This record gives sequence, structure tokens and C-alpha cells, in this order.
Amino acid sequence: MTRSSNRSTSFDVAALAGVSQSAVSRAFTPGSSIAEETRQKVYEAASKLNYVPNSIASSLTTKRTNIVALILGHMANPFYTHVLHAFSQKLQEQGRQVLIFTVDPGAESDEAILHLLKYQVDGVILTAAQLSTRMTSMCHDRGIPIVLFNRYIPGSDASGVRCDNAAGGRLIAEAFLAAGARSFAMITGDPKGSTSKDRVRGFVERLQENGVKRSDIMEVEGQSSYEGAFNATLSIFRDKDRPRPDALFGINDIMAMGAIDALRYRLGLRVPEDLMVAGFDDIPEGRRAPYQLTTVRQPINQMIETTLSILHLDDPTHRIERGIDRPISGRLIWRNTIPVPPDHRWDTSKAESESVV
Amino acid sequence: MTRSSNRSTSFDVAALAGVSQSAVSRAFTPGSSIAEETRQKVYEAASKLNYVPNSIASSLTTKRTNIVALILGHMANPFYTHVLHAFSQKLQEQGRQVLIFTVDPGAESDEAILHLLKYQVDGVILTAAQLSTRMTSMCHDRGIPIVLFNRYIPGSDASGVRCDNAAGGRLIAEAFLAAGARSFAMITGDPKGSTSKDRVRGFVERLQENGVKRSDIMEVEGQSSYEGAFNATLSIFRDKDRPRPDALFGINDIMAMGAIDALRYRLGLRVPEDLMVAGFDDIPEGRRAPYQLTTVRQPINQMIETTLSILHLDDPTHRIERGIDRPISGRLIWRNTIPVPPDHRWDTSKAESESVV
DNA sequence: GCACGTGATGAATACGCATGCATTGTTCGC
DNA sequence: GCGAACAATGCATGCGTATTCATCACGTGC
Repeated sequence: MTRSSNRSTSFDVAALAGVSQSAVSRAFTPGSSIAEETRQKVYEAASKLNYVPNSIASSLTTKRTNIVALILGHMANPFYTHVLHAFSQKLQEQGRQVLIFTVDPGAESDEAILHLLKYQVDGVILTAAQLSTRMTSMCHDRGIPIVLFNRYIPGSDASGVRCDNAAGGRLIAEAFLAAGARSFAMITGDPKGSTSKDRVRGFVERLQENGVKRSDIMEVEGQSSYEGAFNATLSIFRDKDRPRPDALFGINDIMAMGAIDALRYRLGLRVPEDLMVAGFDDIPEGRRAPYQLTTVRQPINQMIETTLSILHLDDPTHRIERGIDRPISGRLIWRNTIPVPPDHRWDTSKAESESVV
Repeated sequence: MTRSSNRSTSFDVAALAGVSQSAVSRAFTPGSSIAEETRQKVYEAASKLNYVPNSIASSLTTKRTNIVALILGHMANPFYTHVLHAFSQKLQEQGRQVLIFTVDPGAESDEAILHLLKYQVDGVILTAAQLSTRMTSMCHDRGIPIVLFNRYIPGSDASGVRCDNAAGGRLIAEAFLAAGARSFAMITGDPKGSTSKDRVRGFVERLQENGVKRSDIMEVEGQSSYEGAFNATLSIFRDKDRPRPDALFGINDIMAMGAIDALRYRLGLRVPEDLMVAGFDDIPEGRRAPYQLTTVRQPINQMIETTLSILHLDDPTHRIERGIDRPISGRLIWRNTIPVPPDHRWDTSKAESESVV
């Protein structure tokens, strides 16, 4: 069998239905002026011929592909697979599809941008990846809206949607302090990404406001992955002379999970009895019985809605908003990796408890 | 700013470079007849105008989009996110991109197929989803190759690549038997999917060959997810009168992990001391310290290569092979959820041990 | 020096559909 | 009963590129 053997076109359908090609086109275009009767005739003919409109050809005239590019830095963090899934679902409901561009972790996405420009995508979502400002303007010049998901580029006019990571870091700090912690460790993610930096900054600032010395806050890099955090945690305890921290902040949940397992299975420590731990993201995996991770929930659905609204995918004027930065507040989720301070009435407007699995 | 404001075309570049549009096209088409000098002139002009070839337009004539559709049933099982990632990477190396179609778990992919036909994709990979034979022939008729990844449709002429799941189920059965188990439980996945059914079949057959009665093999459904398996495991032990099984086979790793956590954190049982457990897939998550799951490794890279080779994406003759079924053998990976039988020299041609994290 | 082959080039056309424009038939208001 | 407004339809054209065909320049072999 040979490819494209018998793909029928709108002309074929038109001939069979006894109408013009325009009529066929209109039959498949919602809102166009066509008699219901004609439409039915067209549908019948189309169905006989197994006709499916060629959206490649139609995008040539409409200048819309109904394709959205999603640039993904890595998938070591399940958070981003949930993000991918959510975007795909939401966009599909709108009749759009996601075109995936994977980028080596840490590498710039410039080459990916060059490729996606060829596909004339209607919009670009970039997450867990780097991007040069040259490329964002490249997109803007061509009228392609781009929004950074959970990332922003200082000084760029690219729009971004993100959790208020600094505020989230502060929430974790407050929880640790309320539980009585006095010395701290952080396992950080990608040092080039704004996400990790902001969480660290908020965390450290809040601790310092409370009189914690910077020297009481250890910092070690965990490569944004379970395995990286696992090893990073071991390295924290390698130096026997150093006092053990009371609290460990995994800059995202998957790293907190790696840290917890290292503590339990390699270092023989209990969580939270010997050491309290917190994460960030609130991925479903962190809710599982072994972890029941106290964390900051990223309002992922709200972030996705906001992202899509900034993208203006079906704005007839095709206006692109630039330089928008929408930080959305996260919420502290109390679970079991920080002991609940007995005498401390936690402000329920900022946090909530939750039962698990 | 308005969209498509100033996208330059090959005519613009041609004008600036002082050549014809054909020359521009040829400059960007490897292997076409054009003088190196001309090509450089074109490149310079293109770079000045920020010109990027419009592959939508070019696919109109070439009839190839360099887009491959990936239909994904769900992402509750991390195995499939690894599959997605691997496909995306491999295809990107070939200058192709992945267009994602997500489908409700258990639902048929027919609607997705209808959508992807519009995009004139070069090929379709279907995984973790159902599909009617009507749709596979729909693709074939239009010359679009489709291959089922880790799934097959009996009686269909759709090609498929999969792990030899029945043989894998037998490997698990043998391992359990060697470790002395006499009564068994299985947590099964999607009852409509061939994958789960085959693993169950191989497992049960092998046990029965060894004289195990069918009544000593419990079966409960876990919806292919961690949470489903967690709850399914609890339900196994709900009936106090029923004797506790010696061994539990999670039809895939993520379910085995859910089962292990239910055993440990709800039922107070130890793995493997009180109950041995095995999974299937060998996802990286199963290698983590808390699990160290004994499992059957799916040769994922080999499966992906085979899938792409069946797809014949750059076969100039566009021939589609139909009805291919390529089962690839899995390998038993010994870790720590089945006690190694002391007196039993395990056949190392079929299995291997491995250290963890 | 001539016929021929070869590589480079441009003009013209096709790809499949959407849409502006003109035309026709129909309905409504008065 | 007449003109206007409107819905339905067809025709023709354009979208941006690849490709065929014809042409041309050039070099090769004899």
C-alpha cells in the first residue's frame, strides 16, 4: 500500500455531493453561511469518501494551526508531567493540540524555538527550560505569543505565570520555625532557574528575619531530581563534625522525597522525629503513605488557566500581551513531615491540613 | 502588536538575495541542485529577514509533515512518561516532532484518530489506550502507518511492538515459586488491555504448570495506578478468614509500589519477609531505596527503535507494513522484594541481579 | 571546433482549503 | 405588489512552498 494513496479532497466531496468546493469548506466551518440541507448532503458524501479536512492546508489561509508548542526541559520532576497532561487536556477541549519540544536539562531552548517557528504554532509555553531573550523577541516579532510557565526571565518582555515562589519559601520557613527548628538545610534545584532561586530567597529571608544566622542554613544542590536530592542529602551528613540540621527544605517535592528516603534508608533517621522535611509543588506522589509531605501547593489549574488566557489563543485581534508577570499564591499543606506545633494555632487562612490517601 | 505582522516568505528572501523563489527553496532543501555561492547569498538574506521556512506550506506539496502523533491513554503510570520522553527525543534527533493526543483512560481513541488525521501526521504511535479496528484501517487507507506500543489488537492488521508479556509473567511466577511461595495474589491493570491480560495469563499458566490451584491465585483490579493498587491491596486483606497469600504480583511497577506501601503502612506487613512482591516494567522509580523492586525489565529502548523502524518514517516508497507483531523478551531483575532462594542457582541467562541507587 | 552532458537557474504550476466578491433566490416590510 | 435586505451558493484567487520543465552556461572529449 502506498501513502496518500486515496486521500480525498474537498473537490472530491463537492463532486459527489453535487455542490461546489466552497460549500464543502463551509460545511466544515462552524458559523459559516450554509443551508442545513446542503450541509447534510456534504456530510454524507464526506462520510462515503472518508473525507477529513486537511488542517495543514487550511492553516495556510487561516494562519492558525491550532497547535501549541510546549517546551519541556526535563521530566525528572513529575510535576511537569502533570503540567504537560493538564495542558494537553485543556487545549484538546478547545480543539487544539500540543506539539512537544524536549530540551536537554540546563541547555537553552533556542534551537527548539527555531524549530517550532517552522511549524507556525499559535503559541508557545515554556517550562522547566532556559531561554534567551533573543528568542523571545524572535517569537514576538513573528506574532507568536510565548509564556513562561513557572519561570521568568528578568529584564525580558516575555510574559510569565508562576507560583509566588518567594512567598512559598517564606511559608515553609514559618512552618519550620513554628515547629521549633533552629538549624536548616536546603536542597536546591537548577541554579539557573528562577524557581529554585526564588524559593531559596524567600526561605532564607524569612529565617533571617527571625534571627537565624546564614551559617545555620546549609545549601546543597540536588539537580531537581529524586536521585540528585538523595545523594545531596547524604553529602550533608558526610561531615560528621558538622551539627545535624533540624529541618530540611527540598526545593520541590520530588527532591524532598529523595531526601526523606536517604534519611530513612541510608542514614537511619526518622522523619519528622529526628528531622523535619518540607517540599514544594504538592505533587500527588508526595501525598502517598510513606511521605505525606508537608509542602506548598502550586495552584496548578489556576496557573494553567492564566497561562492560556495570556496566550489569547482565540483573540480575533491577535494582540500579544508582553511583559506580564503573574505570580499566584501557593498554600501551605500540612501533612506529616513537620510536627504540628502543639501550642501554635496555625493561621488557617494561609494553610490547611489534610488527610491522606 | 499584531500576529503574522511581518513573517517574511521565500519571495522576500529571493528579492533581497537577487535570486528566484525556487533558489530559496533549494537553498533550504538538502540535496537539491544549487551552487554553494547562491546558497550563501540566500542564507545571508534569510538571516537579515529572520526568515524561517514555513513547514506547513511545504508539507502541502511534499505530503510529509514531520509530525508523529502519540496517543496516550493516561499518565498515571510513569512508565509511559518515560516512553513519551524517549520517543520525543529520538524523533527530534530525526527532525521530527511529537504531537500529543491524550485520551480518557479506558475510552477508545477513535476520536483522537479523527483529529490527528486532520493534521496529516506521518505516523501514529498508540500506547496505553484502546483502539477500534475501524480506525486502524482508516489510517491504513490514508497511508498513515500506525503502530501499537505495548498493546495489540487481536484480529487487527495493525502492527504492534510489545514486550513478551506472557513470558514475563512466567518469569515472575518462576521467581515466586523458587522462593517458596504457594499462594498468590495479582493486582491487574486495565482489563481491556492486552498487556495486563497477557502478563496474568503467563503468570497463571506457569503457576498451574507447577501444580498451583487456580483458587490459590487471587485476582483484584488496580486500575493501573498507584492509588488503585493501594486500595486493591487493602481489599485483598479485608476478608480476615481468607488465608494471606505468600506472594503478590503487581502487573506493573507503579501498582507493585502502591501494593508495597499498603502492605507496609496500612497492614503492618514486611516485604519481602511477610509477603514477597514483584512488579513489571522496571521503571526507575521502582529502583529507589524503599522499593528495590524485583521486576521484569521491558527493553524500552529496543522497543522504541523497533517501533520507529516499523513506522518507516523515511522510506521513500512509503510502504506500510501491516500486521507485524514483535514481542521482545523482557528480563527478570532481581532486587529485594523477593527473597533469593538459598539453594536455588538462578539461571543467569534469564535474570540478573543489580545493586541499587 | 563541435556535439553533448552536466549543473545551475527561473518561470510556472500544483498542493487543499478559506474567503472576498458576485449572483441568485427568498422573505419581509410597507 | 414592489424594493430592500438577506441567506445561500459558486467562482476565482491567494496562502508559502516544492517541483517540473525548459533554458542557459559551461566544460569535456574527441
